[in-house]
Amino acid sequence: MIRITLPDNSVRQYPEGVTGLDIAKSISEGLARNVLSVMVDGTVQDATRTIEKDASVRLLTWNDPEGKATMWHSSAHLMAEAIELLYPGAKFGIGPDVENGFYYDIDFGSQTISSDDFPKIEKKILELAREKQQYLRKEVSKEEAIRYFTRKGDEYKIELIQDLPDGSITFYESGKFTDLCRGPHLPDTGFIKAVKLLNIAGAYWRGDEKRKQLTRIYGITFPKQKELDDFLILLEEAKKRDHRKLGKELELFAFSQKVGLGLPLWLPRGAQLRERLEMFLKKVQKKAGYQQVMCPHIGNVELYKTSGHYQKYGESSFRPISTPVEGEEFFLKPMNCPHHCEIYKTSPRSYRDLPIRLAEFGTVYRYEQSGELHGLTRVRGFTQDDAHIFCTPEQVKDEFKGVMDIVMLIFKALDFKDFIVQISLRDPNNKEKYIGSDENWEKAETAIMEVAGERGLTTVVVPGEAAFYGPKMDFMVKDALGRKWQLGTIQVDYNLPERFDLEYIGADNQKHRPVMIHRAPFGSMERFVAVLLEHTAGDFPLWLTPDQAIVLPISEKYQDYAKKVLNLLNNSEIRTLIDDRNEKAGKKIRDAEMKKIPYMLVVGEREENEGTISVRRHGQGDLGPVKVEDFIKKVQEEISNELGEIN
RNA sequence: GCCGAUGUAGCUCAGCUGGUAGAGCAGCUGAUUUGUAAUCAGCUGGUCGGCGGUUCGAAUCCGUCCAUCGGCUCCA
Repeated sequence: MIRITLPDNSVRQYPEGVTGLDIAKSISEGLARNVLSVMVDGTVQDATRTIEKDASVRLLTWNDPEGKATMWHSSAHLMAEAIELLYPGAKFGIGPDVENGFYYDIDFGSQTISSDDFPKIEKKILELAREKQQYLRKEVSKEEAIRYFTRKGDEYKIELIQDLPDGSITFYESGKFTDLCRGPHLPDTGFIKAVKLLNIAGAYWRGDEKRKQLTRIYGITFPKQKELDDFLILLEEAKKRDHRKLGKELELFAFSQKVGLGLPLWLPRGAQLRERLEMFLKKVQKKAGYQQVMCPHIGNVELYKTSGHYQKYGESSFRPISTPVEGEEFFLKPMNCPHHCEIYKTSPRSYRDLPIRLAEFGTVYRYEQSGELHGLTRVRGFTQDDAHIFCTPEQVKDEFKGVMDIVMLIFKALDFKDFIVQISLRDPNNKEKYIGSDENWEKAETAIMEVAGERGLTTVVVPGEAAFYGPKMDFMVKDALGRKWQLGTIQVDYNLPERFDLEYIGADNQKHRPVMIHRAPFGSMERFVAVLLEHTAGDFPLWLTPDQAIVLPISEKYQDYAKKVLNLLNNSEIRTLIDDRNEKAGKKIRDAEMKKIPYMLVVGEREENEGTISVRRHGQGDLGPVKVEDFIKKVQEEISNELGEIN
């Protein structure tokens, strides 16, 4: 007998060779029907696989992320089986589970396939699912594995197998489909009750641009039809939050083919919003000891040759601009740092001057591949809320702390709660590919880790992800559809001070090399506004929103009073509009609600007589009449609450 | 850049298998003077993404280019 410890710490005795499914059955039949896979001593395995020794076991169902992963991974196999039956000769790449479902990369050969084929495939999948095909695990030798796929003519699988050590190869067989797979899988396909193929896309084999492009089909499955229905509703809701749609509806920004792709045009309301964000950050930065600077949008190519950006961006980006002078070339700036380095160099610096913090809302231009462009999140001309801190190696930690506090302040003022902090360190096994001394790297990396710890941030540490010039910390936020976008970034740089030969005189009267920290709390104004739009669904915080209130006179008779209210509010710096169209109140309210204006102020006979306004809050409804002065006070309070200490 | 899909009025969309365009909203004009999510009537508005081809005839079929969307690669 072996001892099985369950999550509630209870211990049960079972014979050797017991399966997860057996354990579930011994607890309850209902549980057994819902077990998708089991976690045995921290490793997920098939519910039907035997357990030979004492272990702690967790039974995984649809409510566990690992259970979902098992379901979706098995679904990928099932889809492959369906496709193999429908499209003989299709070859298969890889088919993993992902955050919301699964995909399979398939080479359809000369056959073409589009989303029109989805219903047919979905039907086949459900048909096979109902057969309750068991997923059978089989250990095979490398030779045997290669022989199988050679016979089948699937070169992708052969390539995968060749990279695997012998003795670790397993096959899973379900129905007529056999796949190279580590598992784990469902006991049988009967658990899959609802399926939806989501989209179809090209994907390079093994993510390599130079290799063949396979057809990737994304899908998702559920144990109940109802769950699929709910998921589809959720998708629809997410689409409504798309910043491209909201940006158009709220008249914030636009694109024009004539201006050029990836070059956003900020409309008046969007420009105002952006300006407000900039003012907010400038205020914060001023308090934190930053100095604003300004630089032109182009620079002599020599500047970028010195910085190394010409080598990086020169070929794949906007071409240099030539001038009437033979051999003279300018380059649209892809980065602000070289300019700031030159500003640093305008006078000799002492250690007493450091840190020097130069900030600029600097617009940069990068020629992104056309297919990468995406609304405001990926554009060809964008404005970074950039700053460069020049400091001594000893100051790196404090400066990092200061920047992190700014990022946190912003996230708080804008109510971003769900973000990921990634720390990118150098690859410890490959230290020579990084520039800068071992000692300084060590210092900076520990500083970053310590600061993150002191501020109580949960972080993801990724060794080997650092840039060659220094370690960094990035802040990522998800958009409405769960896609991750990097916003703020803080990067230590040992490279540019070297290239620009930056120095300061230390207390020892010797020349020293300063460390440079690049930082952009928003990342870029464009991307930040995009993510903010999706985050708030267009219901911006009151301090930020373009129009804070709108006065709605019941009829033309009350226009004079309405205008009086309008002036009072605007004079109190509450951004207020008036709707003096010849429309009924219901219509005006509907329109204002759709424009997401926070406060609707209805005025008619009653209000005029009593010097009040009837306040309606967006999304909340009628709040009743208040005196105009009281409303002004209320709004001002609400704004200072939102901004907290910054105001 | 690559794979797939899409492109009709300012916006959202109809327009079946080819017979030179239609609705709702928005806009304009007028009537109405209105109390918490759409008052009524009339009118304006489109080289059906661009170019080429097939055809007596193309929004519709074919080719090509452009743009957009979903991915891949890449990145703030």
